[in-house]
Amino acid sequence: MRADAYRNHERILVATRQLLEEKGFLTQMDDVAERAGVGVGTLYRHFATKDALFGELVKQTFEGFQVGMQAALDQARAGRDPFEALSDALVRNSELAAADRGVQDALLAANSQMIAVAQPTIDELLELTSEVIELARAAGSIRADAHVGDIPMIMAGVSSTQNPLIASYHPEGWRRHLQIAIDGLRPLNR
Amino acid sequence: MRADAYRNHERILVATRQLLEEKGFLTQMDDVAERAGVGVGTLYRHFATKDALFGELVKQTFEGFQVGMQAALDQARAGRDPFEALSDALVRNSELAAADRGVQDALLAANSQMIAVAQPTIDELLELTSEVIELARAAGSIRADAHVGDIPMIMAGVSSTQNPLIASYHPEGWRRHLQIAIDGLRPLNR
Amino acid sequence: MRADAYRNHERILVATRQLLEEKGFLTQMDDVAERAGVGVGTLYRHFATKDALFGELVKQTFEGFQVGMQAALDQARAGRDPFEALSDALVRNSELAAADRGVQDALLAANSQMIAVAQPTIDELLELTSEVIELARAAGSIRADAHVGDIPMIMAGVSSTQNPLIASYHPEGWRRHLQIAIDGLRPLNR
Amino acid sequence: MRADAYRNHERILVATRQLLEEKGFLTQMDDVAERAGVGVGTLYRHFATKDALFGELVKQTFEGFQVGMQAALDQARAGRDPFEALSDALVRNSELAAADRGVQDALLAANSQMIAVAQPTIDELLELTSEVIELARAAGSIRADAHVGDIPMIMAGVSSTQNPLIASYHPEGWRRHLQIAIDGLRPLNR
DNA sequence: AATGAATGAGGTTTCATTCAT
DNA sequence: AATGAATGAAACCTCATTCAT
Repeated sequence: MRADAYRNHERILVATRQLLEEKGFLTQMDDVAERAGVGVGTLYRHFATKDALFGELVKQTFEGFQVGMQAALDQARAGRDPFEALSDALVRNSELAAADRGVQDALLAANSQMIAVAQPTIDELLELTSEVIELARAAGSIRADAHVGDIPMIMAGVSSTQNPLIASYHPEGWRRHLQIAIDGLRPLNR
Repeated sequence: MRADAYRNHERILVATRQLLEEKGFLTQMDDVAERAGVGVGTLYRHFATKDALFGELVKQTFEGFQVGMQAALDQARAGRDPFEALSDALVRNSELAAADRGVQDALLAANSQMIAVAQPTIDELLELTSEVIELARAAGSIRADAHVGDIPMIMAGVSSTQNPLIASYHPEGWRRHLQIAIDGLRPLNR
Repeated sequence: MRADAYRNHERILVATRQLLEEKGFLTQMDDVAERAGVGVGTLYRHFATKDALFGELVKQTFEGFQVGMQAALDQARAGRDPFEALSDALVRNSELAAADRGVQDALLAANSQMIAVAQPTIDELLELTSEVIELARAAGSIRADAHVGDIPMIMAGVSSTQNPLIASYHPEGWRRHLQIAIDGLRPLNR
Repeated sequence: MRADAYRNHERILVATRQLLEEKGFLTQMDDVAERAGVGVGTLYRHFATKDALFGELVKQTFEGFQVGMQAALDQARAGRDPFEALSDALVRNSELAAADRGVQDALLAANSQMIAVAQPTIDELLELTSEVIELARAAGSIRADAHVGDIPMIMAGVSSTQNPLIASYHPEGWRRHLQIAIDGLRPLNR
C-alpha cells in the first residue's frame, strides 16, 4: 500500500503539472483528481489544500534551480570563472522554467500560503547564489555592486518574458532578455 | 445625462484601479459597483464583461506609456541622444507601473480577452518604440542588435520585479533591475 | 422588486420551517432554496450563512414567546394573579414550541453563531419574565426562592420532552411535565 | 487475541466518550480511531456504523441509570419510603448525566438507529421505574396520578437543562430544576 | 485481525452575469 | 438609463464507509 500511495502521490504531481500547463491557474482540484485517476478524497489526503499542492510544485521548481546553482558553485570552486558558471546556471534554470510554464504562471499568481511551502528551498537557493556571487566578485568578473537579490529579479523578469502574451512578440526571446541582463551584470569597464 | 454617464464611467475606472491595488485579482464586480457608487447593472452597461473592464485599465496603462515614449521620440528628433531619451522613458514608465501595481498584477495574469482591448494601443506604443530604437541604432548609442521586442520584455521583467513577493528581497530593487537591463542594451564596447 | 424580495424572504423562512420539521437538522441549503422556489444565490443574498438562516427562525420563536410573556405581564399588572398569568404563558408558549418542533430541534443542536442572532430577543424575554416573577413573589403566589433562570430550564425541559423519541412514551405528555414543573414552582405550603 | 480485541473495544468506547465531551457531535470516526490508537478499519470491525458506536454509549448510559433505579427498588422493598428512594435515584442518575455531557448531547440529537441499540436497556429501566412508582403510590408518598412516563420526561428535562447554553443562565441549576420537578411529583396536599 | 489509503457523494458558499422593475 | 435582486454552475473541501495489503 505504501507503494500505491507513492504512485498516487507522483501521479497527482504529474497531473497537476500537466493541467497547470494546459489550463493555467484555473486548474481545479476535481480536474487534478480525475487526471491523476484518483478520487478527490485521495488528492486531499496527499495535499491538505490547493495551496499545499501548488506550493509543492513551486518547491520542486526551486529544487531544480538549486541543482543548477549548486553545479555553478562546484564549478567555480573547481577553478572555472564564477561569472561564466553563474551565467550558465541562469540559462539552464531559465530553460527549466520555460519547460515548466504552468508552474511559472502559478508562481506569478502565488499567494503566501503557496510560497510558504517552498520558502526553505528558496532560502537555500539564495544562500548558494550568494556564494557564487561572492566568488565572482572576488574574481572581478561581475559588477562590483552585484547583489544576491539581483538574481531573483532577473529570473522573475525572464520568467514573465516567457509568458505567451509577451513571448508572442519574440518567441524564444527570453534568451535575449536573459543575455541582456547577464551583460548588464558584467563589470562596467569590460 | 451624457455628463452623468461620463462621470459614472470615470468613477468605475477609478474604483477598479483602487480595488485592484487593495485586493488584487480577488476584486469582484460587485465590489467595483459598490465602490463606484453605482448598481451592478450600470457597471455592466458601461463594460460588457469583467475582462472588458480590466482590459480598459490595461489600455489606459499603455496610453500612459505611450506618452512617455512619444516624449522620448520628440527629444531624439530634437537632437537629444536617443538612447538617453529611451532610458529616461523606460524609467518614467516603470515608475508609472510601480505606482499602479494593481493593474500591473492584473496584466501579469491577463487573458487574451483583456489584452484584446488594449491591443491597438500596444501596437501604437511598439511603433513609437521602434522609431526611437532606430534613431539610437543610427546614432550608435545602442547595441547593434537591439530589437523593439526587447523593450516589452524588459518592461515585463521590471514589472514582475515590482511584485511584492520578489520586491521583498530588494525593495525599490526594480530600479536596479532596470539599470542592469539598460546597461545590457548599451553597445558592448561602450 | 422590493415586494418580490420580501416575498422571497418569507418563502425562504416558511420553506426552512417546513424542512426543519420534516428532515430535522439535516436540512440543507440547496433543499431550502428549492422548496422556496428560489436559486441558492438568492437564499444566500437573504441569509449570509446557514447559521444566520436558522438563527432567524430561532429568533422568531423567541419573539413568539415574548408575546405570550408580555400578555402575562400585562394581565398581572391589570390585577390578575401573577402566578396564574405566568402558568398560562408557559402553557401557551409550550404549545407554540410543540407546533414548531423543527425549530426546537434546531435550537437543541444550536451553535453560538445561531444563538447570537436571537440573543437580544432572548434577553428581552428574560427581562419580561423577571418582572412577572417579581410580581408573583410580591403576591406570594410563587415559591419564595423562584428565580428567572428557572423558566428557561423549565422550557428547555418541556421542549426536550416534546421530542418524538421521548414523546413516544407519553404523547402530549409534555403537558404533564409542564404541570409538574408548575406545581413545583408553587409555594411549598400551598 | 481475545484480550487484545477486548482492550481495543474498551479503548474505542473511552475515546468516543472523551471526544463527545470535547467536540460534541462534530466528533468523527477518524478522530475516534486516532484517539483510541487503532486504525479506522479496526474501529469498523468493532462497530459497524457510527450510529452503532454512539448507540453503544447511549446504552451504557442507561445501564448506569439502571443501577441507580435498581438500588431504589431494593431500598423501597427493604422498607425505605419509595418516594425518597426514587428521588435519590433521580438525583444520582442526573449526576451521572451531568458528568457525561457528551453522551447526553448525542442522545438529545439521537436518531432512531442510535436509540435502537439501547432500546432493550431502556425498556428494562422503565420496568424497574414502574415498580418503584407502584410502591410509592401504594405508600401514598407520590401524586396519585403519577405515571412511569413522567420519569423519562423529567430526566430529559434535567438533561437539556445541563446543556451549556441553558446552564449559562444558572450553573448547576439542573439541581433546582430537578428539585422543582420532584416537588411537583409529591401529593398535592403534602 | 489490523491497518490506513482510497473513495466520492454531498455540503456550504461564491460570483460573473442576467433581467424584472 | 439605472438598480439590485435573482440565478446557478462551479469551487473547495469533508467524512462515513470500503477495501487492498
